[in-house]
Amino acid sequence: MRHNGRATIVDVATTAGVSVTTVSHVLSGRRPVSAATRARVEEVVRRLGYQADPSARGLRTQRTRLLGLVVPDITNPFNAELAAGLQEAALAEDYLTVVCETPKEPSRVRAVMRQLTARRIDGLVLGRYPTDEGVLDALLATGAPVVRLGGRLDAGPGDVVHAAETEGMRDLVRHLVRDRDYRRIGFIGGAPGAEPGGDRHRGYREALTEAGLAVPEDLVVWTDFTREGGRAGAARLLAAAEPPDAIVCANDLIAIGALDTARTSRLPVPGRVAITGYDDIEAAALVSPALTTVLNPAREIGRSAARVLTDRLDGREDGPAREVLLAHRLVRRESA
Amino acid sequence: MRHNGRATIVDVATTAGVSVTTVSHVLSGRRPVSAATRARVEEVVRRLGYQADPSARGLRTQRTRLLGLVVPDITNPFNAELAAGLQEAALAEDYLTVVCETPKEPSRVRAVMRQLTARRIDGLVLGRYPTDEGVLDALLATGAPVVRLGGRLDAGPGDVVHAAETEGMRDLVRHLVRDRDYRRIGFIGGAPGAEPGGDRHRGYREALTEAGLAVPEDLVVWTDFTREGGRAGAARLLAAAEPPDAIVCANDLIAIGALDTARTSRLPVPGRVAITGYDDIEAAALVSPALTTVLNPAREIGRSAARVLTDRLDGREDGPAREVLLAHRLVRRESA
DNA sequence: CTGAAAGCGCTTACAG
DNA sequence: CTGAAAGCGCTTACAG
Repeated sequence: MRHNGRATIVDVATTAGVSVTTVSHVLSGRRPVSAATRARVEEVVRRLGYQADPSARGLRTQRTRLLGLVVPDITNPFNAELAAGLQEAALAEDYLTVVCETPKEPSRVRAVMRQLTARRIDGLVLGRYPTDEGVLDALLATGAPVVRLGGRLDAGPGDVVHAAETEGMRDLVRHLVRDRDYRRIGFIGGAPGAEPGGDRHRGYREALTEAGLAVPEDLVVWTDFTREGGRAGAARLLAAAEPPDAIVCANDLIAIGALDTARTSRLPVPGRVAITGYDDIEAAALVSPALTTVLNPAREIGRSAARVLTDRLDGREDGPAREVLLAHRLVRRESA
Repeated sequence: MRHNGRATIVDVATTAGVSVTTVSHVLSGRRPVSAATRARVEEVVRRLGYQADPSARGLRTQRTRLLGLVVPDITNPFNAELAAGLQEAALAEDYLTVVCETPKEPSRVRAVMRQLTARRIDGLVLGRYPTDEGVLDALLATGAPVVRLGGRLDAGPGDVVHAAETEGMRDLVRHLVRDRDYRRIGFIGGAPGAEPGGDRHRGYREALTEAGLAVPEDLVVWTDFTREGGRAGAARLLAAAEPPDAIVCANDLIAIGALDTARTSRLPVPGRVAITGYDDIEAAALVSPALTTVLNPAREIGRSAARVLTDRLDGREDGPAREVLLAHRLVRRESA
């Protein structure tokens, strides 16, 4: 027994009077061990508080039991919930999750990706990410399974887990057109080259088309998925020659920024202009007027992504790429 | 050169025509290497995209370059900001951060702590944590350095990084008493046995005493650091025989919950009862009326904690425990 | 049902 | 300025 630190598998084997092979098999269950031997080993493990060294195990198995989550902004409550759900479900399968924010500066994005490959993470969950070619290549080249949280199954690598966002946005815009009679409906998107904003944009266009309305291209603007982005985007829309009577925002933060601009401009919401969000983060119900939005089940998406990834990593699933679709729900409040 | 995956240090050594010893020293800089050799090795490293295997390195050095952050609730924007700042500064020193939520059920707290010790994290940042004896023992026994984000330096292990919360709360309560003339000031705390709520509670008491006001013990209640907790706590205070004219909350989420209760009870804020928060999370400015609160620099606290920890881990600091104090600031808005 | 031994990929005393 | 070799703590083919 070493005196300086924690017990090793050799300590356990010596104390229990068996080989390290047997200790290893008791712990992994990968080979039958007699009941008596098993009981003795388990008792020693407990007594010494033995926990296998993850570095030693990792070196041998070439697995780190580390999962990566890449999101642009952990401060966005949607992403925080997502991370919590992922961590929770991953922990249950004995995986640890590392959350990486995509830096604002493109030069640093590559550096963060390098850190993840250097760390040999076993699997990766991509939240909103730059579709920019090349950034992910090194990571994908390692063969680590990937889960994307948006976009079409055939538009990229790996499995996809998400709520039906095209449908969610379609429900929302239908509500604006049918129940509220808005006609000139603008759109503020996040980054145009980023998923999953694309699905939401698609739903917006489809619902308008389906209602026989032309998409007002002069009222479609792109900023980023922040409150600040929403302020700027709304300012541009409201300054249009023929301003919108409703503004559909690609997420709640953008919508909260749009509310700021409406307030500053003294335009009543929804009297003069309706504003809608997406995600239903907690703040959506706190602002005034409370946001009409679509519930996006962040925590459940995180849990589900963890399961998809660990199913592949632990060999419970080896089929072709799958898409997991979670339910959305229109949340009608005061802003539209 | 192996064909199946990434280059190893042997690949680099063979290709460059030197020993692995030399490659290792070029990479670590821990021993002089001739300029010519160094250049050749570096070129090969670049060409093969060599990155040292963290498991192999970890097994040899007995370090994982993994930091842990324990917080009760990553959904609290204060904690999300904190995590982002910690991750950012840790990454710069080549450490990865793992965020663990303390589960609600006490039985699961120990399980999560076990996961962290099993993972051999190098250092630990404790956000709000159960002072409950024993939970941290296994972690501390490993000798990993710890940073606490609250409490007195001598009240626990490790270094402390925080804003001056006692002072922050004192400033806030002084403002209520001197500038606003409130006299009957209640307090809603988070868990009484949890740091850093204790500092805030202390500031509240000190400011009252200093102003010659008795602490109204019937108006001091404890719930937890959530909106739901704030609703319940405020309901109890407002039902008191002699209700408060101002309610000081231990964080913004509690205050937002208290606003809910005031609204439900049709009590104007601050006309009938003033309500204050702490932290200045984004939502504090979004609610109506906007919260008077104290700015707690979450991201900076995270960054600072990372530096304190990595300074110890990488041997740049080996003195006795230190306390790092960051500036707070009173934010006056509408609610008090 | 059990064990001896190889080997994963590094870092670092030891030696020259 | 450089290299040969030990050893960190596991898992798993191989053998009985």
